[in-house]
Amino acid sequence: MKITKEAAARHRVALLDAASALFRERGFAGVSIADIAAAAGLTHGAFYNHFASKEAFCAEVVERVIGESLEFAKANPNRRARFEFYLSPGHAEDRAEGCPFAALSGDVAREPRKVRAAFSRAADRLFDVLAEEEPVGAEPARDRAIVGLATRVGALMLARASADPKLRDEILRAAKRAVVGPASR
Amino acid sequence: MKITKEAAARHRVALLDAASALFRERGFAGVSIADIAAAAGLTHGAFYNHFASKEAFCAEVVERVIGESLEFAKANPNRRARFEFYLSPGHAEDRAEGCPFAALSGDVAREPRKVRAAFSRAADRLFDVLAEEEPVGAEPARDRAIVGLATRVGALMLARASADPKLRDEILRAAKRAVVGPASR
DNA sequence: TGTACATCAGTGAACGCGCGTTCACTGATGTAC
DNA sequence: TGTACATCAGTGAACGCGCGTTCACTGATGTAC
Repeated sequence: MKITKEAAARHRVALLDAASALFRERGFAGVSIADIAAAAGLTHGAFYNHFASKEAFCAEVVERVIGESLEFAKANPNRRARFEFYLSPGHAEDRAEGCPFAALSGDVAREPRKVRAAFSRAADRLFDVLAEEEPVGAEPARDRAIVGLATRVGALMLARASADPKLRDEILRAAKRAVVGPASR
Repeated sequence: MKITKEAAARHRVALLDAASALFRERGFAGVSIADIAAAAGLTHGAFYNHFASKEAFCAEVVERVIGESLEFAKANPNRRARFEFYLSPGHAEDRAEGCPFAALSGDVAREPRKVRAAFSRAADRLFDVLAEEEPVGAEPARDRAIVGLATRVGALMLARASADPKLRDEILRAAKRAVVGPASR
């Protein structure tokens, strides 16, 4: 049956939001169109009224989800607190709502150009936002922002891939000390 | 037909070696048993004479592939040269033969415990090898080894996920400067 | 404002396809005599 | 050393299953009059 334009628009957003969490949790290949539609309260057929293909949809989700991190960084200007949260066991366990770089960059690297292009655009904007918060220093602020993100992302990914909780905590603690300084334990 | 024990043993290794490259290139889910068997010169039925399931096989591949990195690190004791190679565009393009952490840790995080346990064991050994090469310093050598690896892995993954070659190079260059020092460009 | 009808978002059956895994079969190997 | 036969690695058809995508159909919406 036909529904109002407003309801249809809400459904489109619901599909993107549902996929945003599901993709981070299980990867692009680990989530089916039917899963996404069900999480948004629809059936799989409806999906194709909103998006041309899974690939085009993935690209849109990637851009959206990185855009959200950017908003999160802006909304939480206390870098130290943000970095401590980033390298906390809680964040390591919550892939679905956590950092999209740590959850998806391994997957994105194997996706078609369209998805990687969306990633590039969004990452480029995030680097600028992070660079603005960098303290004054010798090296270019944007370079330091990139390297800092790389360290946090790499540490979180290594921690998440480890089954042994001791190793997991060791990785997170080592990165936390390097990133926010030894004072904060 | 039956074949010699030696040939069977060679086939087993050929399956592991073929998967080692294929998994790094396309991820666990992106490679089928038939793909692996074909790359090893066999048909898919033979696979199950050597391994109980894809999951058990993945765990074995993970342990093997990280063990190889460990050998690579030992065989190339010039850290600076190794790190420069690690953050080179060539390595960013060659996933199949490159660092297994950068190629697989995103995938491993979503695999069952058995695979993550194999990852943990192998990573733990690598951290010890890397710690031994760390110069003397205030922070514990193993912590510095872990954080250094996290930075390299994170940077390589972010670079690989970017479609834009300019952004890719910027990430690699920034990380290289932070890791090996500004002197080497 | 009220009516008639075209529009189009959502539904669910159906498509072809590739997956992991199983299994009956083959025939060279390796062993018992 | 030679022969007979049990073993078992490899083959390829077959299994049930879930995937992305398509499509005929439904019926409320929104528009033309």
